[in-house]
Amino acid sequence: MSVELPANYDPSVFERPSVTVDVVIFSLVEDKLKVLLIKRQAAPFANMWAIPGSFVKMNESLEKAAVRALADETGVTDVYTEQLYTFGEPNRDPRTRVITVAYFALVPHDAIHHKVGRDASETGWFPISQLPPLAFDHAEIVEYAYRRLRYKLEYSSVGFRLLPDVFTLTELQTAYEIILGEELDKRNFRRKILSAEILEETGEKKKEGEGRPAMLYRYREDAVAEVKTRRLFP
Amino acid sequence: MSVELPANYDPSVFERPSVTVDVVIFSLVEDKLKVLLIKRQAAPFANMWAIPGSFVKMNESLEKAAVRALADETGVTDVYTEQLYTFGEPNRDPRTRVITVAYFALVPHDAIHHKVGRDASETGWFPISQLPPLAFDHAEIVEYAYRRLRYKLEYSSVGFRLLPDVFTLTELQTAYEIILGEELDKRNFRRKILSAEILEETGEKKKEGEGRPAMLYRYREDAVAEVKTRRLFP
DNA sequence: ACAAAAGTGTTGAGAGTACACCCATGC
DNA sequence: GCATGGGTGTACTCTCAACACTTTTGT
Repeated sequence: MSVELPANYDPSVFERPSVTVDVVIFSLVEDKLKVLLIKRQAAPFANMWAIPGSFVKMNESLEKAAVRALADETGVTDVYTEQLYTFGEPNRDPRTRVITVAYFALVPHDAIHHKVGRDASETGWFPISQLPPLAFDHAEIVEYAYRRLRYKLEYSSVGFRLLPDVFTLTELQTAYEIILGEELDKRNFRRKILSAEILEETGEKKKEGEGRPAMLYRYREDAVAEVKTRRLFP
Repeated sequence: MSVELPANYDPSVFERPSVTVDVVIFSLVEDKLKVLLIKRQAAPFANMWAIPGSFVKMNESLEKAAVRALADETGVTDVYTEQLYTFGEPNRDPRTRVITVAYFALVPHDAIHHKVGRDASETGWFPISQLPPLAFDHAEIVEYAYRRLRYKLEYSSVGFRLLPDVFTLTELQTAYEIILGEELDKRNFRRKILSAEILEETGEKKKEGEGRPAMLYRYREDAVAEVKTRRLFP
């Protein structure tokens, strides 16, 4: 214990909590917004469902830890991730003090391949509206992530990140409708999304399916991420 | 070290980082938006300025730790605080791994009384546009906080939190102008802020000053915090 | 009466919303 | 030729932005 330094400047005199990252992984599966959960095997909360997570290694950034936890469960790298909030109530983990930095991730369903060797009964995709009881404070974390997702959808363009690289406008609109939980007008949706200039035509058309083939679009990587919205002031 | 539990379920097998909270404290002083800084005395970064912070105690929530750090420096409790972001790059503190949960706080200047016994040369209010070099990654944290503050001002009603309990509409408008860095139209500002129904008249008028006395307003505690903005969808 | 700040309405432009029909393809 | 989903334009409403003069008080 240092005597030269004032106590509140010296990390070594303070007890240290454990730090984890937990990731709320969203995907669109079977026309529903679903969340990836893992069945816990060990106590506490053995046999309960939880969101994937990991302890933060000493030489690893939080972002990297989150991406690692995500890749471990889905096999997917190069995914949209965003830090959500840090949950640190003293007794959220009954074993010891554990502070968790929560992230949320949007994964296109076609990119997922679950880890080989993991028992399928251990992981599952659950509709956001029909979640089982969750371990720790994970219900609160998922709730928070879902709110943030809906919110972001309204003023930015993250919706694409749930779709394959190329997609039709109808597929995109359906994704928005599923997440926002309301129907959108087809003409207005198209005008708005196209005038935001965040998409480009691929020139290809979708072959499969009935009816007239649809134009395929792709996200413009050079597009500005945040779509400007109406501001309260000025 | 446990053998029964899989390693990634057992906190005890992982090295633990130190966790701090750091608070970006904003106030309006002399018609400028200023940030409270503290001069570090100990290494590392001795004699450099830093934002106030504290280690998180084992039985204390993050929010409580932030409020405590804030009260220690300003003597103010009952202040608007909000969790900002968690910074955790492995080498942000040269001594050891320190993860910091950053908060920002809005303090009415008239409520501040600096801690007795603290040397005045140790703390100072700095205009956001003229900050000295800061310790650690604190410049990044302040930058992030400032962006968030401007952003929040545009779609919510946090502006009041920088003013005394009662204030005139001109004072409120001036606060918005200082933070946003642009002039606002008086009539439009008043119409907008009044139609948001977040203020109530006190019935009193401001006596001091030249010219016609202004009505005094107060924030309506029952007002909804978020003012609805135009949404991208639908 | 004059200086100083408070307070108050209207108009034009742009964005949002509601709404219905023709088009391309596969079977 | 018909079933299926894709693609398109217009009129109304509402919100935002720009703009100048009258009112109340102190000296």
